[in-house]
Amino acid sequence: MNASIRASVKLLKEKDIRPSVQRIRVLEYLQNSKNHPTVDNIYNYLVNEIPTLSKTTVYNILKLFSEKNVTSTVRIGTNEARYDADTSVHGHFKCEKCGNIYDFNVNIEELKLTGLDKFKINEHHIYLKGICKNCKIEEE
Amino acid sequence: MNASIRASVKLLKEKDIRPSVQRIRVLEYLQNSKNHPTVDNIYNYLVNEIPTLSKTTVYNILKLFSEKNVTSTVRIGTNEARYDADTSVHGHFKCEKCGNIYDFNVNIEELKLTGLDKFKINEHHIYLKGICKNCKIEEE
DNA sequence: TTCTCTGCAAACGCTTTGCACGGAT
DNA sequence: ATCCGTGCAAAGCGTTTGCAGAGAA
Repeated sequence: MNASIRASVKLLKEKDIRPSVQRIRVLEYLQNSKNHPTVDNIYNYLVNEIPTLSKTTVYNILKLFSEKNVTSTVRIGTNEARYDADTSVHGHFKCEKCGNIYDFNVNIEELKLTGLDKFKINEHHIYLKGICKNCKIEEE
Repeated sequence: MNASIRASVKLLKEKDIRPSVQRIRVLEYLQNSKNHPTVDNIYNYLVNEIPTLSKTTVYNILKLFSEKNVTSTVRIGTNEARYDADTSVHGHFKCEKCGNIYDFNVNIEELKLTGLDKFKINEHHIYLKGICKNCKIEEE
């Protein structure tokens, strides 16, 4: 546990972000999560550790993290934003039945971008919706 | 112009949607737009033709169109939803400078979906952000 | 001291809901 | 007469903004 805190502090310093308690905890939580938490998820979990925490602070931190490329934002459909400590290019699959979100690799090179010659691409957002393997088996 | 109305009516009937004036106009407007209008765009344009139109009706119609696969919804970032009469799989590029949205073709077969074996995919959402060709030239 | 961070309260913007009127069948 | 579509008003919900007090440098 201390190791993960230390890793978070180190990453924050590398990105020129002062490691406040709130920032460390948010980052640590994201790094240990596999399920792309929402602001609510983050807030509800951390308010136990930091009783004075406010949602505004979580929003402030996540905005800062996005700007500094510490985390990425995942938006699937109408619903609220989700956050991901993995900033590499990858896709997300949301199961319409169980609601789980799965990561998958994307070979960006093979994504033929016909019509985008000489465009400068800063962000890739790729997500799919459907029924995951497990839910499909249940249906049969 | 009449031809495009007739085409809209025909499509609605094929999809088992009763062709009310509002529905015809919304569909027709989407089919003639190349820029993925928002609810506001649609409303502001059509309220000239249909002075009693309300935004709720536009929302109702677009929801129905989505369910019946007449149109698709494009969400880029935090902002409001955009609507597209093209329901085939394709990607969107949003220029962070001029705000324009460009379509591009996606070769879904070549998108390697490592980790999604036996998943049933219903929807593809692919969008990129960056600087478009024209804005890039201006910067130089 | 000065600058930054936090967090309350209020505002905001897009979207949804409840409901009643009116038109179509 | 019944059903469906429309549209007003209000609520809902995630997010942002203004600001003041607390804390770090």
